[in-house]
Amino acid sequence: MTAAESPQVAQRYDPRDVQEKWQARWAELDPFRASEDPADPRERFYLVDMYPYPSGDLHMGHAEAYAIGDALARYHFLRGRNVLHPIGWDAFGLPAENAAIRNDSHPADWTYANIETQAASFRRYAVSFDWSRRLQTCDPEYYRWNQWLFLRFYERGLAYRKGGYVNWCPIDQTVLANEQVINGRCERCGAEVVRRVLTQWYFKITEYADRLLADAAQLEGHWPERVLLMQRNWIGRSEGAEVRFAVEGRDEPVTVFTTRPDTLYGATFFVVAADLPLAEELCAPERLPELRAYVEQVRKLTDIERQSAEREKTGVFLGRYAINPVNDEPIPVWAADYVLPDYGTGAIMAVPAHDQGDLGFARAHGLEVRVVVDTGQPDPAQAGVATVGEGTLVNSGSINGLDKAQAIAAITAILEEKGLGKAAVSYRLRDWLVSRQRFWGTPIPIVHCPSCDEVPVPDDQLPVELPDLRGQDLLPRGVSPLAAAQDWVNVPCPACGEPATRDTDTMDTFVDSSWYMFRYCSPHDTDRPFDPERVRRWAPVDMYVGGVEHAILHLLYARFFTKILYDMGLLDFTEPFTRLINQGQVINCGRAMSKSLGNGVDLGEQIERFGVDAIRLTMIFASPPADDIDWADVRPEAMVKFLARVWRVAADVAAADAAAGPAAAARGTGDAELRRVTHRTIDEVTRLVEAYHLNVAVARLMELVSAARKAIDSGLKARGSAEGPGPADPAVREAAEVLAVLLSLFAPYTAEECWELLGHEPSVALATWPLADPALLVLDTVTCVVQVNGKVRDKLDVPPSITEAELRELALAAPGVLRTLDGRHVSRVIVRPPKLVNIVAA
RNA sequence: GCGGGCGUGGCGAAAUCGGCAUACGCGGCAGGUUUAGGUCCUGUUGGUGGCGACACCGUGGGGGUUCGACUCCCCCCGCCCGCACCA
Repeated sequence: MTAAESPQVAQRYDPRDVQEKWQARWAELDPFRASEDPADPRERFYLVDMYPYPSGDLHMGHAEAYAIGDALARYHFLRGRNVLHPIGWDAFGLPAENAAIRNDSHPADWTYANIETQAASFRRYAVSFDWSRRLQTCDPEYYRWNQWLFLRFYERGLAYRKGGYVNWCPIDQTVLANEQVINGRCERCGAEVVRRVLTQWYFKITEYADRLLADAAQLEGHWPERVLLMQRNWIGRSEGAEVRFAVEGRDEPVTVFTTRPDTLYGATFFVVAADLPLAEELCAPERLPELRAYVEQVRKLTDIERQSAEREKTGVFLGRYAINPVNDEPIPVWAADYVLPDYGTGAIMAVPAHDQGDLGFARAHGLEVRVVVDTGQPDPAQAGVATVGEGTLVNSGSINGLDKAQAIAAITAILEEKGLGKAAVSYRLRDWLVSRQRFWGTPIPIVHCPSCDEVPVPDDQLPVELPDLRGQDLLPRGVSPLAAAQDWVNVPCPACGEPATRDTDTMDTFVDSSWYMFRYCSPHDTDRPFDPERVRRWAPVDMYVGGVEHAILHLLYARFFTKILYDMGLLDFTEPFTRLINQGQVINCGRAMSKSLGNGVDLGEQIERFGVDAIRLTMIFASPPADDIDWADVRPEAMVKFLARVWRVAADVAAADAAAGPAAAARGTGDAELRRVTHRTIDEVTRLVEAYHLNVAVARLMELVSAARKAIDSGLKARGSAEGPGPADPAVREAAEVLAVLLSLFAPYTAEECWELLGHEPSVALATWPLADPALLVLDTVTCVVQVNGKVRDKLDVPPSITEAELRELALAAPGVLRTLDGRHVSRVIVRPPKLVNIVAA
C-alpha cells in the first residue's frame, strides 16, 4: 500500500495552508483568557515566559523559548487548570534611543512599531497568551509604578544617593551596575568600562544579601543548579573578622576585613586602595606627590588591565606605619591598586606568606614574608606560592600550636575582648546602581531643591512623564538628555514651592522587569502597582521560562524586589519564581548567530518555508530544552513530513467514517494492540511533559503515528480478509484523537486540523488531556532477558506475574543458555522477575 | 587558579531504581512508486570476523565496587560555562 494508491487520501497536507484560518478562529474564541472569578474551581497555574525586548521582529531564540513555554502552558490548560500565561514588552532601553537619534524620531515610534510586529508574530506563532493583559513598560501607566516603588524604597532608606567609583561606559555614555559589567566590558555594547567618580542612585540590595542567599535554599531542586550557584558566587559571602589598626599620624584607627584573622601575626605590611581618599589621609606629607603621581597612573588603566593577575604589583610606600594590634609591631603602610576601593573597607592587612596577592606584592617590593601557619608545604618566600591550607600556628604568640579553625576563634575572641575587632561578614555583592544618564527610561521622581535638598515627588503627581525629546536632543553628552529639557527640569519644589530642578537621570530598565510578573495579575489597575488580592491568587509564578543570560541580573533583582514587597506587606511570599527553566540558545554552525559572521537564520523565512508547526516542532524535538540547538544539525523538513503523517491518519479515519456512515463505534473498543500503544503513549507523554523531556515526548508521538499507520494499512491490505484493523477500527480513531490532543502542545495548527477532521469543534485547545486506562498499561507478556555471566543469551516471553522459581526453571532450560553453558557448573542464579535472569557460571 | 557541568553510532539525541546500550529523528544503503529526477512509501543501518547460525569488541581513557555499570566510587584526559587579585 502506498500513499499514491491510497483511496483514503488524495490530497497532500501543507501545514502552511491552514495558519490563517486558525488564527482567525482563535482570535474569535479567545480560548486562553485566564479567569479572575474567585469561584472558579479550577486549580490556578501561573506560567511566565521572560518578556521580550522589542528590538525588531522575533528571532530564532524567541522561537525556541516560546515553543517551550507554550507547550507547558497548553499542557496545563488541557489538564483543566485555570492558566495565566501573559505577555508584555520590556520596552525601555538604549537601542530605541539610538534608533531615534539615527532617524531623527522619537524612541516611542521605533519601540511601538517593533512591539506591533512582534505581537503579530506571536499570534502567528500560535502562543497561548492571554492577550488582555498585555503590558509595555514604556507606557506611563506602567512606569508610574516604577516611580511609586522608587519612592517607597526611598522612604525605607533602600533607595539612596552616594558619590563614589562607578562603572562608566564610554560608548553608551552612561553608568552601569556591577552586574552589567562582564569582564570589564559593557554587557550591552562591549566597550571597555572606565571608572569614574559620580554621585548616583543606588538600591540597597546588600541589605538583603543574607536573605537572597538563605532563600535560595527554597529554590533548590526547582531552579537549575548552576543559576543558584552563580547567584551564590555573585553574592559572595565570606566570613572573617574586622581588625582595627592604629596608624601613625591619624587619630582614628583604620579597620580592615580579613577572612584569615588567624594569620594576624603574619601581617608584615598594610595596604590601602590607592584611589581611595583614605590613601591621601594616611600619607606622610612628603610622600604626597609620589602618591598622586601613582594614582594618576592607576586612573589611566582600564579595569581589564588593572585586574589582570599576571601584572606586576605596583604601589607606593606612604611613609607611615600601622600598629599590629596583637603584637604592637609597626608595619609599613602602602597604597596599591591591587586592593579594591569598594570591597571590604578598601584597606587590608597583608599576609604575604598565606595570600597569593600579598605575596606577589611583597616580592615586588622586597617586603618581609613571615610564615605563621605551618602547612608542611615549601616556604612561600622561596617557592613564590602562598600556603593557604590547614596547618599549625607558629610565630604567633598565644595562639601557637592551634589549628586554623581554633586560631580563628581564638584571635577573634582576643580582638573582641580588647575592643580591637570582631567577627564580621563581607559580601562581594555591591549595591545596585540604578540611575542612568540616558533618555528612554523611567524618570527618577525626585526634585532637587536648593533649600530642601532631595524632595520626593508627591504620589499624586505621578507619573513624572518623559518630556517630548527626539532625534538629536537625545545625543549622549555624558549627562542625561533630560537635563537639556529646561521646561521639564525646572519645577517648583514640592516642599517649599521655590524654584527647584528635577533629577534628570532615568532608572535602569532592570527596575521594570523586577516586578512585571506581579503587574500581569492586575495590569489595568490605576490605583496601585498591583492588586495584592489578585497577586495572592496567582503568584508566585509556578513556572518561569527564559534564558540563562539572566541568571544573575534580572533574576537576582526580581528576587530582591519580591523581598522588599514582602516586607512592605504587599506580598505573602518571598520568592517570585517557584520553578525556573532555562532554554538553550539557537546557534548556527557551532557559533552564536551574528551579523558579522553572516550565519544568521531568519525566523520569518524559516516559517515561510516550513510553517509554524514544523519550526516549533523542530525546536522541541532537537534536544532537551536546556541544550543549545545548532540549526545546522536540524531538519525542519523532517517535521513537515511527520506533520503530514499525523494529518493523514486523521484524514484516513475521517474518510473511513464518511464511507461507513456516521461513526457508531463504541469508545473503548477496537484493536487491542493499538489501544495499548495509544494508552502507553498517553501515560509516557504525560510523564515526559511533567519532567520537561519534551523532545522525548515528541519521539513517543512519532511512534504512535507509526503504530496507527500500520493499523490502517494492514486493514486496507487485507480487503475483507480481515487481516488488520483498518481505518474504520475504533482503536484507530482513538489513536488519532489522542494524537491530535497531545500534538497540540507542539503543533497547534495541525492538531486543530486533525481535531476538525475527526469531527470535533470548535478547537482542540478546549479539549481535555486524555487519561490512560491503567488496564491497558499492563502487559500480558513481558520479554525476559536471560543472561549468562552478564551477557544476553536468550529471551523468554513470560507472564508478568511469573514467580521467581518458575522463571528460574524456564531460564535454565532456555536453548541459548544450554548452548552457552555447555555443561559448565552454574554457581549462582540471580532472578529478577519478570524482566531478568542472570546465570553465573564457572 | 577556584567552582560547576558535560563526554553515548557518521550527526541531533534516548535509556524511572544499577538490569536488553543506541528509542525517536537526520544522514547512509537497498527496494517500491515514477518516463526520469525529486517527492512519497517500505525495509535496513554501532564496529570487527563469518556464506551462515553466531562470536568477539563497544557509552572519552585507566582502575574499583557488583551476579550485572552509560548509570555508583577513585585517578586521568578533553570540551563547555561561571567567577577570577574580593583580602
